[in-house]
Amino acid sequence: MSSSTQARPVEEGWDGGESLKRRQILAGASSVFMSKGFNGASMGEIARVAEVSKGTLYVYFQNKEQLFEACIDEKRRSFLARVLDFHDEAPVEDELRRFGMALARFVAEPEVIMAIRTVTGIAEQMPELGARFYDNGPGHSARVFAAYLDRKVAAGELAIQNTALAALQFADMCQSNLSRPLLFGVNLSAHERELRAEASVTQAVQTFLATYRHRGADAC
Amino acid sequence: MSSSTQARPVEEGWDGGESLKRRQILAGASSVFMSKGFNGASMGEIARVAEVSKGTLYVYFQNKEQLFEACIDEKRRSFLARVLDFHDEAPVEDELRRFGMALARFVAEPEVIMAIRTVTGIAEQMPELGARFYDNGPGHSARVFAAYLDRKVAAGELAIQNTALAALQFADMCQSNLSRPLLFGVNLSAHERELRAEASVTQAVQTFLATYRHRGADAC
Amino acid sequence: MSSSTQARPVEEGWDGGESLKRRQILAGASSVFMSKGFNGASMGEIARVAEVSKGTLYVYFQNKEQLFEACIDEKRRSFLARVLDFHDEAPVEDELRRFGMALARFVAEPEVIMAIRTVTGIAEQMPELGARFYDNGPGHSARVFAAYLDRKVAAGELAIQNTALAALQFADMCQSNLSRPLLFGVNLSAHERELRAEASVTQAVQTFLATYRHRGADAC
Amino acid sequence: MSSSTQARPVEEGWDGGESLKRRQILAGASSVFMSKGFNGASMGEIARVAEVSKGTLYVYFQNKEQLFEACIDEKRRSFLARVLDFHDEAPVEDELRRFGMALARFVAEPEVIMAIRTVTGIAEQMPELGARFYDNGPGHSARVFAAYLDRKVAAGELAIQNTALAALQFADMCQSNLSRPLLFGVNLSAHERELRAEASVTQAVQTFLATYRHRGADAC
DNA sequence: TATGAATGAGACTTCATTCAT
DNA sequence: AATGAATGAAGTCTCATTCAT
Repeated sequence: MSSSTQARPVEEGWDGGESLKRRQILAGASSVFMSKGFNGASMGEIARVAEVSKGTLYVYFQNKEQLFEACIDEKRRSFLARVLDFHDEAPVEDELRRFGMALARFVAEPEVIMAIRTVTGIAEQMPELGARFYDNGPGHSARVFAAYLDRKVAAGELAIQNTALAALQFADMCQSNLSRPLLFGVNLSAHERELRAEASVTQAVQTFLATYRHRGADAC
Repeated sequence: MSSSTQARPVEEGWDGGESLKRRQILAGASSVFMSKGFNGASMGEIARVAEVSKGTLYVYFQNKEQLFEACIDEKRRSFLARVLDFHDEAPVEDELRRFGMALARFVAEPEVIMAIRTVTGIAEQMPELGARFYDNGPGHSARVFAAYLDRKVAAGELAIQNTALAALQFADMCQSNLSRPLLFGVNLSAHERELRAEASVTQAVQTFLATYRHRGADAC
Repeated sequence: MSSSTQARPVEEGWDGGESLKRRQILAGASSVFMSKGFNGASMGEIARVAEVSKGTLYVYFQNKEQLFEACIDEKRRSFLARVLDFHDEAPVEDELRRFGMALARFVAEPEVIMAIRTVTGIAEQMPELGARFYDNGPGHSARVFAAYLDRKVAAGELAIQNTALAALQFADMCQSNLSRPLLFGVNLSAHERELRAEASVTQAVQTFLATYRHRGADAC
Repeated sequence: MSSSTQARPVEEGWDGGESLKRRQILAGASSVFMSKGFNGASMGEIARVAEVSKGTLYVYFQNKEQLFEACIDEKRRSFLARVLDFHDEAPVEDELRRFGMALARFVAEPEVIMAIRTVTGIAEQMPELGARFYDNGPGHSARVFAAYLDRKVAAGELAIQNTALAALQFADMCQSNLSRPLLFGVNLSAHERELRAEASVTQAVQTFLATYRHRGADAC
């Protein structure tokens, strides 16, 4: 309870995990949480995997939940930068396809599947964590993509009223035939995953452009 | 081997939960599993909620996993019959909208959200259960919807090459803006949920028809 | 508690197990107790093996301990009549050998080993039962054998001061190299068991006669 | 795999019970196992008697069986060193009597009786443990004694063909009138035990020498 | 007489957490 | 800062026993 007898990292806002030990712990904990889920993971196993003592875990994190939050935050951060750089100069169709394929492949990664399972799995117990994850993960992606669409609308290449919705639906068309079954544990081979990605994205692009391409009809 | 020693339900194939106690247990267990997840739920709490003794739980179900499976099966069954009766004589647009709205509202139900969380949450531990759930739930829905589309294609009202994919993508467009955030714990008011359903389905129908309505292309 | 509402067999002294059900139960219970020990046996398994309901067990026996006692009594009785008919007219050496071999083979029977294990295993909890079993089993055998020796002493064929002790020690020499290891779980093939019986008994007879045969020494 | 997470004793090969807690646990566990048998003993009672928490039990021993094994091993070790130092220079008769009395008194000790009961009681469940106990306990004693006899045979003091068998039978003659009834729970006063030991050993020595003393026969 | 549904105490074991060093 | 020994509450599951029918 007193702040003078405890180790520093817990008390201060040392978010920028400088310490080597902290890194070790986060790496080990992530690996265990991702493979066993929150409840299935035990602090003992995390300590073993991270190669620190159980006591040390509690020097850096107040309890299991906070350790979990820190892991998820880290995952989220690492997810962000990928996928999301749009090239405005490229043809829309190419860019849609590139984004769609990147997204489809991304959500099919075992690590991503596990992260989603883990977070949704305790969303009831820790809803703010889940909401934050959604907002900064899928939500953020959708907003960045929507902004790209906005620019294309402004450029007269697309005709979309609700770009936020269009972005979301395009993303869903690209990924759902992969993400959903994988989340439920359906076993898909790498080949099968690639096939599904290809088919979903191709059709999604076609559908998207059939709907939103400016003068999509007057091209005839 | 003999049927005379233990309680009947475990020994015989009493799947149709006739017994009152069995119903009680399933009701209590569903409630606890849905709110705490598989690992978070304890047999003790289930017994307390179901108002039976812990021992009785094991008279009716061999272990926690089998009790969980029974709960999920029940949920799944109740999910099936809804949503899925297509009226071939109605206009396609109306029918798409009806199906889309039913689906969107359905996946937004707290009970459904919780069931999905629970099942995906232990898909790593029990992948066959998850896969079965997917196949008989979302998978089944998609197949029934695809069959409807097939009939419409045959009737010359729609022009779709891959109806299975089209079905899936339509369904995803209808539900994802609801299902996904809700799964992650984002809090949406009833009003907000209805608004999103309306917007998603409306746009999904429009997109779908823009892409697949016969004469969509041959008007050129 | 009241005697009018309970079933008869428990209340009265119906020891002569007339009832078919009682026999069934004893047979099943013996088999389970012998293979699992007192604590390892469960009333549920006994009921299953005996093909009666668990409730019926408690109609015939007040509780697990009494059922066990009844089983042991039965075993004991069946053990008695074997082995123990001595033929006074036969040569002593032949008769010692016959008795010794019968005893050695008897104690090597799996059923006997198990009975001994079971009874000694709970002798701490139920010492009277164990003592009774000893007295009516090994004790009784030793007394009958000692009586035979008494007759031979009276007939002038043997010279023994303490026939009770001589009887006991002869019996021990015959059986210990079999009984003891088997009790501890040492695995002996049928062939090995027979070899040991043969060697032990042969040597025991020789030792016994070298010590106790009248004129054993004055033959010189 | 790493040694830093769990308590040391379980991970490392700390067989030599250095730790105080380990000693405490073994003492408590021995006492409970010896008085209740393996199945009758509960980890809760062991923890209470040992004055440690239940959790601590599992820090030092992986499970109940391993704790039991450790107790038995300890007992066995303590058994070995006693009784078994033979003085080749002493007269055979004196040495036989000394060994016989030591053995008889040893097997009459309550602790020894209980250890034997406990081990034979679960020999069905854990036969290797029982066999090991037999081999290192009674078996070892018999072998050491037989080696002594071998030396006496070599010295021309005894004439024995099968010293292993002779050793076993001598030991049995000394102890069986004590060990067997005590195992079954027959209650013998200290005085009675001493009387039996005296009588059994005296007679055993006499019998042994009558049979095996060199010149026993050639005196004729 | 015979049953089988129901119970609740208690079994073994795990694990998040604390604390002295 | 780091450890590891120690804890006790809580987990799943078993089982002897009771009771209404």
